[in-house]
Amino acid sequence: MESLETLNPQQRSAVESTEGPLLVLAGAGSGKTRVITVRIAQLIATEQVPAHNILAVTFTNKAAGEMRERVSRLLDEHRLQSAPLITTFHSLCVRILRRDIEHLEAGYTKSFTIYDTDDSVKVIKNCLKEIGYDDKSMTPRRLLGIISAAKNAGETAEQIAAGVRYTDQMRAVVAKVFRMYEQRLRTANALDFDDLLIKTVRLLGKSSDVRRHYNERYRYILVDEYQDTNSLQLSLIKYLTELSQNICVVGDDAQSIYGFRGADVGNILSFEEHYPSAKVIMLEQNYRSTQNILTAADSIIKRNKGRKDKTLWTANQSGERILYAQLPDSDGEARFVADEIDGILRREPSTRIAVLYRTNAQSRLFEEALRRIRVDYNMVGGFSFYERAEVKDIIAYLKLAMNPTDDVALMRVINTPARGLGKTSIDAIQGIALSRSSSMWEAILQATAPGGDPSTLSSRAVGALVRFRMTVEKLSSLMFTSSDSDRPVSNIVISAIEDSGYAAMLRSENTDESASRLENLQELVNAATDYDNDGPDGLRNFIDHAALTSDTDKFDRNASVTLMTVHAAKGLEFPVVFIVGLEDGIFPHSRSLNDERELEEERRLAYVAITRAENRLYITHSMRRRIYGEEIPAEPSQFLNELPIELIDDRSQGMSWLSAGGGGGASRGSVAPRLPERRPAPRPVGKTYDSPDAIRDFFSGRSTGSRDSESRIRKTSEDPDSDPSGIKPGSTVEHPRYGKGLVLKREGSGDGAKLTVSFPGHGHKKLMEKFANLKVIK
DNA sequence: AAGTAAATTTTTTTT
DNA sequence: AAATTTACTT
Repeated sequence: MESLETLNPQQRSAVESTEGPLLVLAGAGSGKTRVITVRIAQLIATEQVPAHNILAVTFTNKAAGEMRERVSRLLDEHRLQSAPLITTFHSLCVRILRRDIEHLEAGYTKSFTIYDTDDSVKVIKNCLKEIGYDDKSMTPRRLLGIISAAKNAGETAEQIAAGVRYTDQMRAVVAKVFRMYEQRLRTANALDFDDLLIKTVRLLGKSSDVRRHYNERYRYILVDEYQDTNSLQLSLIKYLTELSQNICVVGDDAQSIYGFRGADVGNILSFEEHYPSAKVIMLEQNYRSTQNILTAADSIIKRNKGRKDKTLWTANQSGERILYAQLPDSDGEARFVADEIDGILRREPSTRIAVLYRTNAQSRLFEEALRRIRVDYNMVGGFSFYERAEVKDIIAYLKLAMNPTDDVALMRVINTPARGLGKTSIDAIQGIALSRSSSMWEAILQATAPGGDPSTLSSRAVGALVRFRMTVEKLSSLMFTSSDSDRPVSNIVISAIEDSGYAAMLRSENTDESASRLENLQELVNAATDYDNDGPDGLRNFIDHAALTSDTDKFDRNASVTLMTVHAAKGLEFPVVFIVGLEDGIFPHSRSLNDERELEEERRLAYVAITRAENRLYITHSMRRRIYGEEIPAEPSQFLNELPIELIDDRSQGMSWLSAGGGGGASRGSVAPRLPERRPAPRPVGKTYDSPDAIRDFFSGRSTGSRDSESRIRKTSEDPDSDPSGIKPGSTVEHPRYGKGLVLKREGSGDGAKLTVSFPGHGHKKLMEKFANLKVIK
């Protein structure tokens, strides 16, 4: 394969050592992803391994997607009958459990629901309410953290209760809620994020048949970011590789930043104990960063004690020094960063720049500063699309129709839109459910059964419940009557939006807010169209996707400015990087100041941040910061002390911590006054398309004739001209958010009509005509 | 039961 | 400062 020649000897050896266990210790920027992808391609193209026998596991959908793309590019000319499975740990587990969970334990079925953290918190809140425990020091969130840690460690409620970490009373509460929580998930046929791994490992441990099946299926397994695996993920891998032992793990102990989630660096450090015949390859040449950036990163990480000694080196030039600025307050910091970005983009408009911060809460100031000077940015993380209330509401309807015992989903939508089912009625239903130890849905069935006992519910409430029940049952029957094959996922989603009365509720509100919510639901329908051709599992897959996909995954690699947390930046690289908020209590975070192990993790985090930079690195901090709406003085981060002073170029206005006492020797760079002139219009981000007119020219030039004949043929049922809106291919329309666009394609008719529209600056969008709120221009 | 006003809490990082 | 939760009114 030609790409082999471009690899260095170590990389090449990592690609070619295809049989047996292999540990690749890959330093930052050493071509790790390249090695994994070429290795997969090599297995398929050269070693003739059938693609479906290969499994590559990552932690994020972002990483999996990127890997998938790069592998398919490498294998471009090969016609493959199957594809390698490249996926995340959690998706892999869902896949295994959807097939075999019924072999594990009674109670759980294939149609189980996934509870995200939010859902879990609600369950815990409910448990606390039921036992009447109200203590501000034990929030549902914290309790979930404790339970989650216990579950991951394989501890039972009794073991937790015996632990010495809490007071006697608290121990009893933790144990009790733990048991209740697990029980409720079971009655709801629901699995939380931890369960996905736990149950899968337990299933593999219990059934040798299931184990054999996956061992035979996946004969070559690769794991990315191995330093972030926890003990369950290790067990999973060990089970899956029992037979072949063809396991290749890639990682860097210096980049282990998920200890708080149970990741155990020990897994990578002791790989050779788990796989005694393992071959070890070190990738130590960095191709990404300048020598100065690498030196800075090294000077931080070398303060850590527990680490494997690696010497990362580069043939790159020393490059510029590290740009440093101390600002008087956090607004000033944001303004400084925005102005620097503006300057860089004026000189070189296509530069990719990242602003990295420790916590999501820091993002707002940078967003505002960039917006003020009209620089477009792309923010990763923060509020996820799938976390919006309206999106979660509709997903809850779908989940409920799929699995009516899902109490969390039921609670979410039972009175949304309002049906007159308030606290009293809901309490009554919960009471019935509790007394029969059933789900709330079964309680509703009981309460609405004809001739059922006249329970605690008012007749008005019973009426509302009957209507609610019919709504859900109708949706259910839409999903499960697979008799007519044409039941696309998007139509079911539309049905959930319409038949629940949700759309009517939003339309009648008639505010900017409700309009934007409708637009978000339109986006949800758009997202669902991706699953329309997935067959009978389409809806299931769509719902799973919504549960397992965070916004961290929608990183636009072409955007010029990206805002994100350091965690989200792992695995990415940028010519210019700003690391902001280098203050004590922020970075390193206050919660890790008293614990040496956690402080070392913060240091690794700083290492990850620095090594994202290719050519230019900025480090900033401010002397005052608002926290909870209160201005408090901020101290410079201890990590600043750990940077080599001679590599720092101090750009602070006036005195800085560095020039005062931190360094003394650092020289001052000149501070050029900023130009007041501003860019007139925002720079478009991502794909840019031509004007509507240019697209129209292109479009009409190619297909005017066929369009005419097509519209003549379809005269009877689906004639676009007969549609009251008159929107057809070639029409120009106006969308509230995307502006003017050209209609390229129209599919379906009536309520299901889908339009493909090209909006300059926004690319092609698939819209449901019904929701899109389009104005026809010509 | 639903809407409004007041009180309380929030920020670590994420699948 | 903002968002969520609770308390209070109609």
